[in-house]
Amino acid sequence: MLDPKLLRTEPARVAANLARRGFSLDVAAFNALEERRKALQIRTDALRSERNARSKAIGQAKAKGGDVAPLLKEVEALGAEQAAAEADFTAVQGEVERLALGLPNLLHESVPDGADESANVEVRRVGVPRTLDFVPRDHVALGELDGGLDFEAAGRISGARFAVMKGAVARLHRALAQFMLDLHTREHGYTEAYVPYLVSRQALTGTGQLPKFEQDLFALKGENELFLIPTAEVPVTNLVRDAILPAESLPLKFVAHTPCFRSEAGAYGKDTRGMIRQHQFDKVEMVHIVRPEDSYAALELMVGHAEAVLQRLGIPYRVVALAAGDVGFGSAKTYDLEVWLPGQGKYREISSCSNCESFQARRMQARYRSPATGKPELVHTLNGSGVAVGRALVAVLENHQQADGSVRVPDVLKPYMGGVEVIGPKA
RNA sequence: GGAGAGGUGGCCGAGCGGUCGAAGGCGCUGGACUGGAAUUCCAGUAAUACCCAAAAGGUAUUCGUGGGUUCGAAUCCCACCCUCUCCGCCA
Repeated sequence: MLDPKLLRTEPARVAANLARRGFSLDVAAFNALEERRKALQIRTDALRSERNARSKAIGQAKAKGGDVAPLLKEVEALGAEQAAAEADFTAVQGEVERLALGLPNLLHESVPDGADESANVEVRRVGVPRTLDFVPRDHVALGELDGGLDFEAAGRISGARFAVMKGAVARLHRALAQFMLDLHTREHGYTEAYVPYLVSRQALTGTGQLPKFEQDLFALKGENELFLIPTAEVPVTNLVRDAILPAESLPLKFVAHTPCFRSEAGAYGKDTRGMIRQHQFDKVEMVHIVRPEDSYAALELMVGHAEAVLQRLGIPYRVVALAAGDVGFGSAKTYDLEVWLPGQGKYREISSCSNCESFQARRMQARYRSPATGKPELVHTLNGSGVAVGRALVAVLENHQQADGSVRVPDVLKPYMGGVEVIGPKA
């Protein structure tokens, strides 16, 4: 959510910023609504004040043993008027809130212009794709050779956009997640978190997936309304919901390995082959809760942590700064990490690191006590993949493949692979 | 699943129809005391929205959440959520 004060005082600036995303904010309509809300609030407050004063008078008169009948009659007349004002106020307030929850975050000034991903700016390229003296296979072909990737079985069990992994491939998948968690907790100072995979509407509203993107989520049928998490960002960031944190406790750095569930409602026909785009995938997620002045340094730090994963796996990648039109709803600035996939001959997203500034914090009421003012102030929240496990598996398979269709296990994963050094095609 | 207890400010905890945004304590801030500190003493210390150029001040809302009763609700009633204890069941 945006700062309502900023929206009121500098609507033109806000509109101009949001326009960079391609989002058009009707400033006049918003202001008109705000004015109505304000007027109604003043009126409602005045009527309440009147009622409170009279009720108090009744109490005092009673205490003195006076006759309260005339006073009671007076208050009665006030009742209807007050109830009406109250109802109007509640309605308008709800309207304002609905509108406010639908506005995306303001972009940081450093975000490059551009309507879509074609305008993303490459920041750096790390590692060089191997020159192969054979035609590279994609992960689907490699998985078939080994027998460890079974989309056909997944289709029978659940339908399209699911995967079954078996044997060495399944183990490699597990090894990747373990390696990432260990790296982040041992070397990058993260606290490991295990969190619920089912979350409330409130939690999803806090991080910004709701109310706008309900169609991308899987909802459970049942008495309690629950949704499957689309990312660990939701439960992990909500760890600080409604909290007033001591300043010295910041920054908080959490890492969690969870499955993620996305209905990918708008992705028909995209990436239908293989496990690039699935309804269910695993991800190791990093979340930072920081003081506002530290959030952009934290973003760079977090990107570095994600990069470390790829570097140790020996996978070439590039870092791109997302263009205005490609930055997600709640983010002020986002870097994507894209890995080289020889099977596709292009770089594909494997991590997305975002600084949400106070956007989520305001929705969640996540605050810290500022040493400067002594008052509670909103924290800044960041989240980033460190990294997507399924896509990391794809990257390892494709980048470390050999002419015969076998795949060399990266050194850093060997301790997790129980001595397996090569994932081989079944004879 | 059964029985019981409870959810109050940054934290603990009292209050159980009006003068309660809420005693007391802890913590924190300022002051006194001290060579400096500890102890002790004094004072201050919730959030949000709105009015106000700002400060000061004022008004409203907030005692798990949502409804209800009442002129008036932390306090009474109903529903729901959560926590704890015991029993049952389980991983």
